[in-house]
Amino acid sequence: MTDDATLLETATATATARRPRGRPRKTVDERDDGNRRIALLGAAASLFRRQGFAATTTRDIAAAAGMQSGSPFYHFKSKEALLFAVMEEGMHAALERQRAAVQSPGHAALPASEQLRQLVQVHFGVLLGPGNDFVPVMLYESRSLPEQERNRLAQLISEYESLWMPVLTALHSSGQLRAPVGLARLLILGALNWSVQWFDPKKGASVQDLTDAAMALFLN
Amino acid sequence: MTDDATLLETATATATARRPRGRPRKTVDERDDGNRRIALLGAAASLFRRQGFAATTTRDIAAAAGMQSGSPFYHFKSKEALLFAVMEEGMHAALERQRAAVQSPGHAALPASEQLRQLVQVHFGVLLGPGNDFVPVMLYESRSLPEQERNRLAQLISEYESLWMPVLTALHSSGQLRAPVGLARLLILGALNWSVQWFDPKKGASVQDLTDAAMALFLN
DNA sequence: CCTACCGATCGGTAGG
DNA sequence: CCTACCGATCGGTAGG
Repeated sequence: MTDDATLLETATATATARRPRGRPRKTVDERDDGNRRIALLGAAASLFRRQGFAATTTRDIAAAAGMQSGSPFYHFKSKEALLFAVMEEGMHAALERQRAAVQSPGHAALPASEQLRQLVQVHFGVLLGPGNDFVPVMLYESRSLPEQERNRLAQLISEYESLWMPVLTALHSSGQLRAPVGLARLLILGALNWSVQWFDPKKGASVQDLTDAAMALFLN
Repeated sequence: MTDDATLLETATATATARRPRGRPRKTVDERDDGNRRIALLGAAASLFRRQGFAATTTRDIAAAAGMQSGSPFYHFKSKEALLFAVMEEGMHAALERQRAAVQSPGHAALPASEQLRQLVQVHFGVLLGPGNDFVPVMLYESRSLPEQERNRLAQLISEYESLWMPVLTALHSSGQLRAPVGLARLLILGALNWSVQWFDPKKGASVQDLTDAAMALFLN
């Protein structure tokens, strides 16, 4: 969404310079622009998740968004830019949701085990909720991202992981978590992330069940 | 390797019929054939793992095996057949290693927690050992496999998982594993499988360290 | 296993 | 955002 932000700002600036007379047409343009752009992001996220980045055609994405084959390149300068936007959008949403949980009133007063439960539950929600294709794409397609853009994402990922560390450290100190904190974080997030491969909302377990099972598995 | 076995038997039969006089040239032919085929499998596994199936070219694979662009199709009838052979080879190797551990003398007498430790350690070895690209490919590229062949693999996978179930059930009964056995298996294998994404043999931890951390994390 | 090649598809662009 | 299109690449094959 950084490229995005830039594009939007540029568009706004240009339109603003022209605003002087008449109904501000730019408002309509921007809104449509946003819709089409968002439709492309959603279509890309869904297809990248189901088929993978390399196996998905920009024509597939265009068709899923109701456009002609060349039109995605009006909104994104390349297929890779689309991938990056999907991933950044996913990480921003995940960070926002996780921060909202951490900052909710009374959260800090909760025992560490309950704080972990919240992190786990929100994480499952971000991965497995309906229409949440963005984060799975970012987890499983980062190989397809050029190094420079992967580095830009790395910072968001590291912010996300840093939300877990104080909680895991507290649990380790109290003896509820026996594994070394660093490896525990990698193993725990792995167990959660892998659920993307097997979770089926139509089958037995719910996100709540998964959360309970994970807590029972990880904590003494 | 099923297609394979068929091919090899056919070649042997043909060559045997021609054996009557002179140095048995077929021996050389067969050896070369096997070598080239194995070279292709290894190159494919390595490239599929690093770049993904769809992003890897049959020309890449041919070059890595020292061949010309059309030559892989002398050994495999399609790119997908190559992928399937890589995955089946990986699963066979994993099953073989895991069974060898389970059937080793004295194993049945071990406490369930030690049996789990063995499963975990062998699993990490299969995933992270030098040159072990076959199983990671099978874990992360099964999306790219046609349904029919994915079903053929499903049986091997289910055999592999069935090695874990009695051990997990025993641990659950004794209270050392608190999560429901079915979800525990999925979460545990997920934690291990995800190590493919972050493990770096040149960095701190060894497979032994990972095994210890996993055991401390999962068991009371 | 190589040489030479084909048909299809793909990411991306110009110009409107 | 569409139309029309280009150059490159890709999986696969024939024929030796």
